[in-house]
Amino acid sequence: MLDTRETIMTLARAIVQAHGYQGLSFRDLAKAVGIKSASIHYHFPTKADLGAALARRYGEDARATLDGFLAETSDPATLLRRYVAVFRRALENDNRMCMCGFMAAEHDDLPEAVKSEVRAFADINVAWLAQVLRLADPAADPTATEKRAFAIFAAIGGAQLAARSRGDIALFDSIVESYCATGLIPA
Amino acid sequence: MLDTRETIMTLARAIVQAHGYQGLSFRDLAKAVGIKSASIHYHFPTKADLGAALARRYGEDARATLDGFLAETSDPATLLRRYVAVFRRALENDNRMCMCGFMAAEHDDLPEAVKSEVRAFADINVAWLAQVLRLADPAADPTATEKRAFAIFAAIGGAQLAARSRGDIALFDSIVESYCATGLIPA
DNA sequence: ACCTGAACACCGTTCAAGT
DNA sequence: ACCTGAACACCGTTCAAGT
Repeated sequence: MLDTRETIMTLARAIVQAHGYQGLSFRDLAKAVGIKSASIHYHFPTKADLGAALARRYGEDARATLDGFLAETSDPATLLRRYVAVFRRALENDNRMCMCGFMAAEHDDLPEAVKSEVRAFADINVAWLAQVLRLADPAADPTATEKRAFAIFAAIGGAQLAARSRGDIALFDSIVESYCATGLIPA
Repeated sequence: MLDTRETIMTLARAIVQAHGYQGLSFRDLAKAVGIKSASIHYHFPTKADLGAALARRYGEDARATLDGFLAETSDPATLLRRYVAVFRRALENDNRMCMCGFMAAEHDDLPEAVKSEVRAFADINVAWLAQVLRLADPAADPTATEKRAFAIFAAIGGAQLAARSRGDIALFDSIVESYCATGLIPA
């Protein structure tokens, strides 16, 4: 038996991962929750409040998941494989995509509070990737490592977007294989 | 003095590159054109018709641009630099992005006729990139070359998305530099 | 051939009213 | 504390009516 507020957030996340922030309708969301659309506003006064809460929680969950990986192993290749698997899982879940990736496209129509959480999500990912890259090559230049981490983050997001547009998970795998083969993602 | 239909398409393209297909409003578009929203429907009966026309034209224009590059040089490094510059130009234009990249995210809410044009746009890009990769390495396995072309297309789209989310063109340049340094994009 | 105003069911938001 | 119905200005779409 979940809190109404938690139910709203869980269902809203799934909607945004499929339809974006612009595609999130309070009426549809309310229907899914089983209350009226005006009641959503009791828990989240505006759509901006809901969007910011969703993006913040998304980042917190990502951080927990990624730190969980680091607690289990310090083998860079394993860690990167698990990282890629997280993005694959979104596609497996009815061809959904990273919520903040979708929001990145919607940047111009995002309230400022949502924009800053989307930025924070990217920061969490890049910081974790940089940490893993340092495990693989501790002697590397820190600035170059950070750049490389951002490149991996961006490339995996692009692979997810390309695969989503065709509804083809095999394409995601194929693109990631190329990233590994060319050396963007270290094996 | 442009055709009304052409004016609609030009202004609509700029809107979709900034706000997506979902963010394209007939009322806003009509205001920009200088007619009433009901009049847009005379030229494009439904939003799906307009969206499909936009995506098709976008692909035709891309093909013309890319073939123009090939007519001027057959140096792979130069061609790839020009290809990257096309995506950079969208960001330079008020932080806009590739129209079909945005539409890829909106996949679930796209009419079928628009979806197929988005797919066709990707095909045009991948075919051109594969052609350039063959210039660089004619002996390479054709299947691997095609995979590599798709990886480059996806990665550049991801770089554009990441840079857009921060409104930071320097980040786009930095990510592309990493793609070149790691060997994903051949120099 | 091209445009318009008015209507329809939708959207986020507000608010007075319920329990 | 939590929910609701009704209203507001918005959305794409339709259509009869204008020129």
